[in-house]
Amino acid sequence: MKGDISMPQYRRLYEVLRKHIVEGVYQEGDLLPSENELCVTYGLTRPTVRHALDELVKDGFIKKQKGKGSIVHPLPRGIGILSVAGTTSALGNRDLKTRILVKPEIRSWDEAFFFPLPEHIRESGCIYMERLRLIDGKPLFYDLTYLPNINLPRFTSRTFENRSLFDTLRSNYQIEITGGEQRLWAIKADEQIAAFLQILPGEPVLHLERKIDTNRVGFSFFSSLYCDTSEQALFGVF
Amino acid sequence: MKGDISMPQYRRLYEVLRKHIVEGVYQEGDLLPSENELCVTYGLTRPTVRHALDELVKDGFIKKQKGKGSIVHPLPRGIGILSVAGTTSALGNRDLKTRILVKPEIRSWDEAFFFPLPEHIRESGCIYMERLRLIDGKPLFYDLTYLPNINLPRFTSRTFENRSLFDTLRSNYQIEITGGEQRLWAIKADEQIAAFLQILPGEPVLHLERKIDTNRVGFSFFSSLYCDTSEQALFGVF
DNA sequence: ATATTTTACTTGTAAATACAAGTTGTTAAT
DNA sequence: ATTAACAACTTGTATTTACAAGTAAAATAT
Repeated sequence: MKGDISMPQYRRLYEVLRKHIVEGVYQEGDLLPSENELCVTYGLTRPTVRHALDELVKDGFIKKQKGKGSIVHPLPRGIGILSVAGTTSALGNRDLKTRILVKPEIRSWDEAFFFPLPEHIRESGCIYMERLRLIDGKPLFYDLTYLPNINLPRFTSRTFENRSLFDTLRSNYQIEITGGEQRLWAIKADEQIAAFLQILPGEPVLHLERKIDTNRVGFSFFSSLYCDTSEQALFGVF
Repeated sequence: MKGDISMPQYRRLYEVLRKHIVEGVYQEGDLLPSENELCVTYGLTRPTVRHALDELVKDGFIKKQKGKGSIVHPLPRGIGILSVAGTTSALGNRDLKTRILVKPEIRSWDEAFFFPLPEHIRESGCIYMERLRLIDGKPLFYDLTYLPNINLPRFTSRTFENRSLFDTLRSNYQIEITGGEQRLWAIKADEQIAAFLQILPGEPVLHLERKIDTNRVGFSFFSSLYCDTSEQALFGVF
């Protein structure tokens, strides 16, 4: 999967270095090999190597300093859902489980949907599912997902129990997440949210509305997410 | 300031295009001139132009599509404090005021400070200030700022009333913000926070803790920020 | 011994070039 | 009229080369 032949070289180097960082081959504060060393080691040119390093900076794994080198960043104490890299990666060794509350089903889009929709997306309907994500046994995310019902054969019959949606999209439909946008608020948990997150109604929770873009042009999907931040902060770089 | 001779060329092009976008020269959904056209217009080569466009993508102003072009992104309906570009820029025509609650003063760092500090930073003390930021007259941010007391002459005697801290650092100390990291939670407003934000105690507010990095090596500063999201969402791209 | 200069290394910026791959409108064939 | 092939665009990836600017350690002069 990761060593895909079709993957660009800068992407492959990114994956290798990232793996080394999260596995501790390079530790916090260490310098990565210099760009020229990486060129020799991996048989690439400097722009290509720099492209890979830029991605690592963007995702918060390293920080660069002119004249010195690429410094490995401390792994975040929090959940990196604010960046693409996030969700499953920044959790490291922690134990992430997914429980399906509402299995994927086809319905029509809410007419007051939280992001504007093109007409052809609206017409073809929506694949809806609800999931609860637990970390170390504690429910942290209550996630409502909305996907355009376009060219996703057999999707509603798939199982997502303890599987990443992103992985399913990548393995089965060759859909990669390329970016997105998000809005967020602090709100009071209502009865339902509180029940799922095992907190008291009225407790503050984080509400995220996200539009998630993919490599398939015109194919974006959406997520409305409630997060209990009483024990785990959300983390991001900018 | 913006046309600084020392500014890299890709950065200058970034500023120009960004200005054109926020001023409406290019409207939402429009295509920017193609990379080759920009090369000719501004006398640059494609890698340089692409560097500028990459920055615009990173800050959420455009989105690129292979084979088509660079598409101007809708300006966010929210406050873009989650990215560097953010704070003052994404507000567009809205009216941002800053009220100083505690004027910059030198004190020692809290021993349980929310980010780890190097010893030499800790020793030299901390410049502390409290600000309230109002948008269209409504208080939205209550911001505690902590700067290392290192090489910032006359800082405590400056006025920040209705002035951006970032601008002050740039104009007077040649300090540019290069990035940073942040953690965020939803919490209940306590008495003090509620009073400043003009909401009820116990209402949910967003709490951000940010480390903000600069072009001056080893010089980072910090912000603990409480945000009333009842009327304005925070916005970000990823 | 200490301070200064030099040197070798690092990342940052920039140019010129080439081809791959996706999009779109035009042209040609059916 | 409809379809298919083509041509002319677009951005994406990658190489090669060069110099600027910051860092750090070694060499040198005081």
